[in-house]
Amino acid sequence: MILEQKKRSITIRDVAKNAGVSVSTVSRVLNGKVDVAKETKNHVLAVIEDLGYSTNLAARSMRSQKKNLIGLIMPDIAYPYAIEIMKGVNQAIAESEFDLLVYTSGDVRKSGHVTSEQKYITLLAKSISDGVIVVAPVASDYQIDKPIVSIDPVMKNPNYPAVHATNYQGSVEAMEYLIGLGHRRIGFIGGRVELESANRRLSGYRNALEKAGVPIDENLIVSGDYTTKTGVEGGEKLLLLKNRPTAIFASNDQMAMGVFQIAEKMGLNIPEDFSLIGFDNIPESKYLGLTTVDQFISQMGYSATQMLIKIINEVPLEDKTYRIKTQLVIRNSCRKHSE
Amino acid sequence: MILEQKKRSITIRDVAKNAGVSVSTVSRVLNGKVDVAKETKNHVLAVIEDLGYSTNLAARSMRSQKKNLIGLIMPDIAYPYAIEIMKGVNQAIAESEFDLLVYTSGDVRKSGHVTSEQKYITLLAKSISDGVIVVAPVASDYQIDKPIVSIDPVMKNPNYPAVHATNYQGSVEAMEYLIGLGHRRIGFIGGRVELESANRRLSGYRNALEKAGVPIDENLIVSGDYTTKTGVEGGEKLLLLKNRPTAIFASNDQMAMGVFQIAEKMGLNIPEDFSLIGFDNIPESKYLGLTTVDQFISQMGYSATQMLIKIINEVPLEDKTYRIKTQLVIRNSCRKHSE
DNA sequence: TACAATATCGGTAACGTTACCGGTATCATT
DNA sequence: AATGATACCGGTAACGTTACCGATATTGTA
Repeated sequence: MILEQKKRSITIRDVAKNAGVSVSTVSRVLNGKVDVAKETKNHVLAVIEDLGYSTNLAARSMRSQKKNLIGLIMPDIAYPYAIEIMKGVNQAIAESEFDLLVYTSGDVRKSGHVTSEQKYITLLAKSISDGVIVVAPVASDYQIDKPIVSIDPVMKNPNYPAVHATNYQGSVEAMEYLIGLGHRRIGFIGGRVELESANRRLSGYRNALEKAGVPIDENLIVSGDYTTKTGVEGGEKLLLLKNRPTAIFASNDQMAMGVFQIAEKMGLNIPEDFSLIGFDNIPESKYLGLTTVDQFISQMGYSATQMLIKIINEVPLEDKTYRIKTQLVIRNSCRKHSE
Repeated sequence: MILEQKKRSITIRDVAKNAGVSVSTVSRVLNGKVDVAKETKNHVLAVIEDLGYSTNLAARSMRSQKKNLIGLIMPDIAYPYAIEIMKGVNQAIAESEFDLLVYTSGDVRKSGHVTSEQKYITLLAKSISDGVIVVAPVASDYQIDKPIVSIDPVMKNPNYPAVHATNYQGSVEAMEYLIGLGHRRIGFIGGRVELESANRRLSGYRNALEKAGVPIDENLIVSGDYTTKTGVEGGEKLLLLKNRPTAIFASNDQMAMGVFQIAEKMGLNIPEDFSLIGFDNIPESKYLGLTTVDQFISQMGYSATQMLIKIINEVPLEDKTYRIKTQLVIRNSCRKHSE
């Protein structure tokens, strides 16, 4: 009852016929080519407007090279990190001649493993866009002929241009802050191990302790995967230790939120009972008063997009990886520890 | 330097050649058609895997009808409301056989007016998807042959299936709550006038006052457009009134956030100096302790998607519009007003 | 005036895929 | 053994667009 008007949609041929010119001419008008008389151009434009014609993306993509479209591929779009990335990408897109196509299969189960990711990337890249941005990709090699820029990539991927934060440095800063406050027993909740970011942050944790002459207690290091759920679990594990840590460093804010939750459930107050620090500085952290390391997520999206656009337009890149400097944001989830 | 391998990408023809079958057969395998022998199917599949082939979306879209792709069109993706919608859509997509393509031009200047919106909708719809969801659309008529579902549509659009909240009812509830607390001078900050939601909420405001026997002071009604900025402006205007309102009803949470900002700047406390109520219940509101009307935004996205899928699959709809019941969420931005 | 240069256009061949139709084999049935 | 049904496959024609080349009209130049 909705699909009653099954009529063929208006094509470039209809426009041509109505305007009394050839399809080629209409195509030239559409693509802003120079060799078309001003009058014909205007006339064709008028007919286009009149008929309500709009070009078929698929057909155009198939035939021509430049598509003016950038693809953004994310496993999931419904968590703060992803959203921040999108904001940045969005802004860069707004300033450019490109449009954005965000592609997701909506579920990690559908897209979280290598083959699906591959599928979507090749799909988008081959078909329809000039290049793609991949967020926290799992695979390390894609056999496609379009430019790819990755954000927060896996460890073993030095091939593709990428943007990431100074994860190690940021982690060290966070630790030095906690150590400076007098903490010695500091718990650590790790992130997705296959990602470079997770490893760098862990290294920062270890090295900072070492540098301060604090022996590392492996019981204080628990694993997570950057989700709230594992934050809850990791937090619980740490807080249930007989010799409870006086501070917890959650390697991203999402997991820190999980720690907040479990702390409340256990009747513990932050920062009275223990200090908590995160990583990312997602918007929620502000409201929670979480001290964290800002990695300027949206700027990562912004820079990645700019990088990709440069590659597409074949302007040379100074560097294949773009590093964003992190910054410690002190709120009120940490306090001095004496004794 | 990145694009060195300009080699033509692998097509269905290559697969056919390598597998020693015809293109038709490969196509059938690709589309899971029945009339192909199990052995050939497996063989072709192996070759596909081997060659790293993936189907060209554009070409497929051009030729076939079903694309298993749903388009979501938003003027901007970087504000909480949009994000919530996406979460809901995302979930429905995850449960379906469809994939999601979010389309945005990243900037209201690029896409906020009718013609651009038209352009994108037709582009997406005609080209590549089975149907589209449009959020807070400006136009009221699109001449395309694909199903459209709109969320929070314009007033004068009874043609397309749509989902929206019980805006009027929600607004009345909010007002009755304030009135019940003893407020009589209640300021109102309106939303985008072309949208049905904005008008409904205003009606609720007026009627609730009327019903309570409170004469309406037009000075207490200021306009906005659902953005934080206009929340600040509207809030300032109201708070600067010689006879300041004792409560403000911002017709969405984003504007309420603006009121928070201006209040802080003016040195006024909420709810000590005046009460504030919003509409939407975006995640931020929780952290701000904002009392508001929950319109279950993500569920709107979810329902719209389900509706669209039904239409695509030609299962009949009970109703062309789906209404989501709002619910008052009491936090601590309102307090009793006596005297 | 004659010729070259330029501006403007049209025709045709792709792009990679699927729909459609028809053609073989193979098998069961009588 | 002949016939019909069925399973499987291949060839061809589109889908709507742009790239490419060549054709014509117009203008400029000597």
